[in-house]
Amino acid sequence: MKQLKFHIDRLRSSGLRPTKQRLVLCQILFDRKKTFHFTIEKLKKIAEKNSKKKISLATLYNTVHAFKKRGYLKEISLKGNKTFFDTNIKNHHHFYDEDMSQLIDIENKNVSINRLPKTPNGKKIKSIEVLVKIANIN
Amino acid sequence: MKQLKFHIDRLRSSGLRPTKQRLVLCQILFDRKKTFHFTIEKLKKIAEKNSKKKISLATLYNTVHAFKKRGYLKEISLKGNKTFFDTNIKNHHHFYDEDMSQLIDIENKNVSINRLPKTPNGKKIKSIEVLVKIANIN
DNA sequence: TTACCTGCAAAGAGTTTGCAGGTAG
DNA sequence: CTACCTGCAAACTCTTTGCAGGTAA
Repeated sequence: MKQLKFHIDRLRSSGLRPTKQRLVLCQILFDRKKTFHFTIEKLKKIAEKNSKKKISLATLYNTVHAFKKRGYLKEISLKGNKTFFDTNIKNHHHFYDEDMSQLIDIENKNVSINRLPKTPNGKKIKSIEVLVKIANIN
Repeated sequence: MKQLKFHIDRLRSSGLRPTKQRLVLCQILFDRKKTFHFTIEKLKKIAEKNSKKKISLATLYNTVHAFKKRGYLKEISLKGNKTFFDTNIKNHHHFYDEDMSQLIDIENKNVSINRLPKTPNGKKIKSIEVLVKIANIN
């Protein structure tokens, strides 16, 4: 469990104390090789299954929001009422599979945008996000 | 008011009867040259101001959803709790001004994407949406 | 007349917040 | 000990739905 130190650092640098509940969340979010796309509801289910204990919404929301603010998580622009988060904080894009309601990462280097209109006066570009919606061939 | 016929056609082809309330909404949505980006709340305020009468949420939601289903409106993929709609139903993209919380259309022809990864097996592309987030230069 | 529509209000779904007991430092 | 955290539940926001009286065809 050599990742523990990193989890504690992430929590502290986000202004949070390391607690049992938050370390469970850190394991789910950051002890993985591949990107993880989730909603609060999904994260709650996984955390409760892994730890066999209840975890409160207050803890989930305060932890996830602090990580987002600190830059350890990204919020994804998707229509719908639920908020989606992404553990991949690099600039990147997504396929959204409408049949599976599932996101798939696209690396930044695999998309090239050659032309964009002039940015409005006095404004600068903060990010460019491409969402490619896909569905089953019928 | 030669647009009236078109409004009635739009309503009928969406499976809706033309009523006073819905014609007020049609005027707001379709009697305009430029794209209109809105939330239900914003549309409600404009409709009540224009007609000087209350309009119920039931009417707003059933009308907007029928138009969306029929293809007269598009829903926009944006993070956040409110649902945004767009009267521009052509394929196109957006600037999102983070300081103004405002969307600006980008015509499809003004964006060129030269490379995309292979679409996953058995899937086809339904749409490609580019969201360019902008903010004030400080 | 019949089927649909409207306004109202209640119910749902997701998120946020206040509080009292508990824990990290 | 103090400040912060947790779980619970209440409150909030946005959206959806049920209902009774009203309207289009």
